[in-house]
Amino acid sequence: MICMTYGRPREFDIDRALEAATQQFWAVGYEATSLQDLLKSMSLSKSSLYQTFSNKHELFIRCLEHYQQSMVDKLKEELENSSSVKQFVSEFLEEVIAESNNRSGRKGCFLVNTANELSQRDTDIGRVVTDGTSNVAKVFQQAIELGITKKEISAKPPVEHLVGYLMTTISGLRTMIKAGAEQNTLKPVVDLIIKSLF
Amino acid sequence: MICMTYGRPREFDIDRALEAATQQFWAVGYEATSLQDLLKSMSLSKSSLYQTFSNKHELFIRCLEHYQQSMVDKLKEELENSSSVKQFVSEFLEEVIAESNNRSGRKGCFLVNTANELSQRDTDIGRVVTDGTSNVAKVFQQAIELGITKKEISAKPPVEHLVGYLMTTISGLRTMIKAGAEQNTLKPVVDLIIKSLF
DNA sequence: CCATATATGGACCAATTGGTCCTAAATTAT
DNA sequence: ATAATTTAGGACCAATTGGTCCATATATGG
Repeated sequence: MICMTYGRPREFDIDRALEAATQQFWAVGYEATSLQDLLKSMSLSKSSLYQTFSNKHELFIRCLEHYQQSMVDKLKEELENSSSVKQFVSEFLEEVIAESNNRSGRKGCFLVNTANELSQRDTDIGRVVTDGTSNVAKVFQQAIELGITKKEISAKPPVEHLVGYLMTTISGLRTMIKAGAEQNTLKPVVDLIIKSLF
Repeated sequence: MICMTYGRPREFDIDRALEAATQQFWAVGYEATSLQDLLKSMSLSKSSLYQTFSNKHELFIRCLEHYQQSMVDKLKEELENSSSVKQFVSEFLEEVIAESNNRSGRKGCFLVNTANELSQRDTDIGRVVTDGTSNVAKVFQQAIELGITKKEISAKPPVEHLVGYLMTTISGLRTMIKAGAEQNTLKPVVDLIIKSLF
């Protein structure tokens, strides 16, 4: 199935399909995404989906892992390309709250959404979420450590505390957006967060 | 139906039923709660439920409003009974993260959960959530204003900003808990939040 | 006692759920 | 060409979904 010499070649691109599924799950969540929705957005037949991804649950986990990986990659890249740690963090937070302008849906962070929807009920998914947030946290830990060595951060508190604080405020901003908060409410909050860190 | 002189008297307590439904919705969310679950936890027959609460959606909204109201009431009471604003906020935050010890499920805040699950898809529910969070915010606004007049808060930033900040961090703590964070991670975060406010 | 009005239980329903399976088409190695 | 192998389409399925409806039980007011 995975490696073969014979047989009819697959007519669709696995990564594309996975991306489409991710968008779907991300937009409305696991339960609210029906198989029909998936088939439509992935442009797949039911048998192709099941043959390639086993079932809805497995597919979801693969989407989540894929999302997490690309998020971490993107963050690392942005960290490298930014001139200062403060700029990196600021720009990220601004990016987060920029979504409140997105008139066509506030999707939030796929990891955070999943934490809220499923982490408590589904241990497998819970583990992926925990791992995922841990990986994201590692990037911020790098960033903050860098900020300390570059003396951007006054920082008496231990690094891990600051990382926890940052992760918490990010999650908070995301749920505020989902709850309907607007950018003029959130911008000052971002400023306060930045001020408390640098 | 609501007010009657004739007819067989209702055999169940509406408030009790509502409370049971709230617990159910709160624990696993709207979609994941089936009608069967509700009937079981409310100990009602299907016809009683539909006659009294119209349908699942209406019932959910009533639960949400009921929850929000009692939360605000409780907060106001705690604010009045606390000796200082700092104590009030600290104790509330401690209470929030104390849930991470709850081995039997981390329910989080019903309002926050609903914001994450439904606010974007269901405008009616979205409005209840927005109103609800606004009411909660008002209590914290009272608290912070009191803190300023009592000179507990140094507070250069406008009150609304501080309120937004507090609401954000609370939501953040709650999702961190759902994502699997433990108390020893969260306690230092709470300390940082308190420090940045007082 | 009777008419009125509500409560309750459960039969029933159409629609949808995730998932299986069979058939036919397509492609490659021999 | 043919055997091997995998694709894709869709018929099919049991279970569950939220919701309706009706018959029966139980109360009140006159």
